[in-house]
Amino acid sequence: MARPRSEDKRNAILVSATEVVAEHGVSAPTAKIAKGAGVAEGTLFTYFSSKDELLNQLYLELKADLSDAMTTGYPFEEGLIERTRHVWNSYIGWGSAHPLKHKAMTQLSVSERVTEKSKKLGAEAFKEVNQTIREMLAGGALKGQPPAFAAAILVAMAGTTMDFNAREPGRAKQYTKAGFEAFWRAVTK
Amino acid sequence: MARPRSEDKRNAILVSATEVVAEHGVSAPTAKIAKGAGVAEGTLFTYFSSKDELLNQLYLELKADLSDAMTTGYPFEEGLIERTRHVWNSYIGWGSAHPLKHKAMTQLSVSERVTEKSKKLGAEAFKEVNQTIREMLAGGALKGQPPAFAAAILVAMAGTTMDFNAREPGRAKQYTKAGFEAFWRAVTK
Amino acid sequence: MARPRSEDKRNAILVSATEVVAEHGVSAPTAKIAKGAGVAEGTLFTYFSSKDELLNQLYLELKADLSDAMTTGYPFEEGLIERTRHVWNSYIGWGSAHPLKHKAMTQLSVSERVTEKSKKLGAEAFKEVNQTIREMLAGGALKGQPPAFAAAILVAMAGTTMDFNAREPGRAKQYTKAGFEAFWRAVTK
Amino acid sequence: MARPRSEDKRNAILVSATEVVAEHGVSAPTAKIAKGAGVAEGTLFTYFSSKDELLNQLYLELKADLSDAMTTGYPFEEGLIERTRHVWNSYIGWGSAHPLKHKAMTQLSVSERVTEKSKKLGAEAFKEVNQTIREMLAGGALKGQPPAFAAAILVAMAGTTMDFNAREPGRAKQYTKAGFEAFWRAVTK
DNA sequence: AATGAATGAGAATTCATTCAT
DNA sequence: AATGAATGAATTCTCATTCAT
Repeated sequence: MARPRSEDKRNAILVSATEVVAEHGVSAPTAKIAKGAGVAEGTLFTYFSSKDELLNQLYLELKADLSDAMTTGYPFEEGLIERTRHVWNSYIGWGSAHPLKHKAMTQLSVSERVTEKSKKLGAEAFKEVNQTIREMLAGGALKGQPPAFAAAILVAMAGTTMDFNAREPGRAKQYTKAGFEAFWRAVTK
Repeated sequence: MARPRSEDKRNAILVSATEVVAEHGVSAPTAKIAKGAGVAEGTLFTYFSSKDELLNQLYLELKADLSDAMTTGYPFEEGLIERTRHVWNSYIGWGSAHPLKHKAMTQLSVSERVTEKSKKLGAEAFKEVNQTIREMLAGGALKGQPPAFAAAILVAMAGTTMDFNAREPGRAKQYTKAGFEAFWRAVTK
Repeated sequence: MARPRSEDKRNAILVSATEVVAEHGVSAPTAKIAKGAGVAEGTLFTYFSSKDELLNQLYLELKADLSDAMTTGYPFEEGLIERTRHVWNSYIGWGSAHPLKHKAMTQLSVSERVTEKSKKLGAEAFKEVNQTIREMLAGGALKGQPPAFAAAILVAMAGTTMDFNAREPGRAKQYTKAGFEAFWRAVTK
Repeated sequence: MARPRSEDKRNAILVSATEVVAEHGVSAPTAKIAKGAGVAEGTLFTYFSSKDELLNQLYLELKADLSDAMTTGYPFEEGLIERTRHVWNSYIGWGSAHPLKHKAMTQLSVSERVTEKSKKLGAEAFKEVNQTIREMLAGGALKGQPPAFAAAILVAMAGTTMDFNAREPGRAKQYTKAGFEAFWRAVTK
């Protein structure tokens, strides 16, 4: 009800939610999330008005986090393939560095509790990437399709690659490389 | 002597479960599932010993259903691209014809309540497909990777395509065609 | 509903009920009892109109069984102490030979589901014993009290003795002997 | 800072549980217990983590209550028979004053849901009494038996006496007196 | 603002009993 | 008569949310 003041606490809740959602999916109990964040059960609701609100905020937070990771070091000046490779590698790198974030995001992405609005908002952070993709689409198999389609293909293929990386860390490098090759061929001439 | 267990009822429960899981994910209430199937709550548990059992059986049933759809009309005698196109089209066709089945399967696939064993069992039905994929891998970007990786890529790309088909039915044909082109390029020389 | 014909089945149900009630108390599930008896769940209800009916019948059956054990070899011709000792020893012997019967009876005895009527009926089988007890009461601490009181004291003391016998079989003989001594002193001059 | 857990509420639950367990045995529904205590169903589980926990705590509480009753006014300075009579009378007095407590304790004592650990803990409160009993055993029929055996005999005989007191309150005094005489003779020289 | 006890509507499951076969 | 599937009320326990402190 009252205005919450501690950004730290908000973050602690989101971090804890990431872990618990990764483990339990969207039925992650708010009590467990609060405990993991070191706050009282009721406190969670001064930072998020409801569990749905928390889930949606978490989704956006994760999307933003991923977007940050992809933007950092983005080689604006280099060629298309270099930029695309950066997108791919930073996405995979993020997922490997933060497997719980990736898992939580996967759970949230298929949940009906994350609204269309959130999904749209979440996608906005990827404008840079979309621009790169738009360039890619000039030729290739997806010519004429909306960039969002190609972006979704990228996310899907990278997600699959991360799953295999997680299952066989020893082959992660190969999967990541082969996955990129496949994606590049898929969407370019 | 007593009333025999009815295959119809079992199916009704699975059909209802498909709908309710598609809508609510794995937290679909058994009460709602039973009601949708037109049986008493207790009856559900004479056909499935627990909710987890039901979820796993549903997963396998959906996988088998999809496998059937993909096997029907499989052009054994034709060339690689024809067979691959059949796999793609029949997968997409299945997903479009049965959006709830596809949605339920997606939910189940990311749930920790579906066991590894079920996932392994479910994959077995796709041997035919895997053989085709193995052939594809001879050259291409995924050369040297396990066929399961390519199969997962296919599922991921087709899933994305179905999502877009569902959102914009008017462009479904284009998405499906472009998606296939992209996949084909991704995995072949 | 219809008249059941097989005495064997009825007995099988009672035997199974003894085991399951010994283990689970009066919340023993009828399904488990039926299974243990090798009959269908519904069959149980053609032999006993309800679970309460079964429980009460079982109580009476066990009382009758114990009464039989106590009557067998009853030394009508011998002195009071001999007859009392026979009662004591045969009771303890029965409990030791059939621990499940004893345990089930204990559970039933404290249950509100066994009616007063059954308890009265069950007591009737012990007329012989009561006669012996009546003799005992002529003098002693319980002079002037109803024989049922002394009988209940006997049952209580013997029950305790059986519990200790069961827990420490190696000392069973001593407990049994000492218990009888105590009882004898308790109720005689 | 939050509302503190209320000892009153905990007691109300235990009092209600006593009543409902006395009536229904260990299958006493938690809903009924909560209602009787004037709290919500869920509240019961903030005071007791499970029904088993509640049952065990109730058992211990009742044992402690009885122990208190027996300790109050214990005539340390008087002779053996006086102290024993005090034990007997205070036990019977407790049972007569609180028939539901006694009934609930009887139910719990035969239930497999009360753990061995609880039984051991419950027995510890009766050290005073056991010391008295140890003295009694010096001679008598139970010489050489463990004091626990004599204590169990006492409980059994007193329990029987309480049952008769409850059934015929008019003769309660006689039963109590005669019962003590019998017990005293049983265990002393 | 923070706490965590209190709430009561579900949740999955069990079970005595009925009834179609 | 025997079977066991079908039933739905009852059971224990969970959980998002509210609210007294």
